Amino acid sequence: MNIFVARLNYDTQAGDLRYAFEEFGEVNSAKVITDHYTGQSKGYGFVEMPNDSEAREAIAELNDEYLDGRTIVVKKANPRNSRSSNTYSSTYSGSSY
DNA sequence: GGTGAGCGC
Repeated sequence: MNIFVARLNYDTQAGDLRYAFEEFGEVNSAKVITDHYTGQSKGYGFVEMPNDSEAREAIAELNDEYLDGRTIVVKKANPRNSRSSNTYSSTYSGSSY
């Protein structure tokens, strides 16, 4: 499940996100959006977790929690814009409980 | 060098 994390501390790195989410479950990959020129994080990132159950728990627990001293927002991530506009995906992200 | 409401290459 793709997870969207916002309002991160500008000093927070992808490794910090992965470490925080690994506490709740297995983290497939974590990434923080940073500028390529300045290397400064934009304040939000994405975390991908293979287990949907653990992902929901991580979202519920880490949402509106303190990370690196800042309140962060954890929500489901929207499907990234594909190069070709295909019809709706066969599966809706996190719509099935 | 600092900010903040947001979806990545």
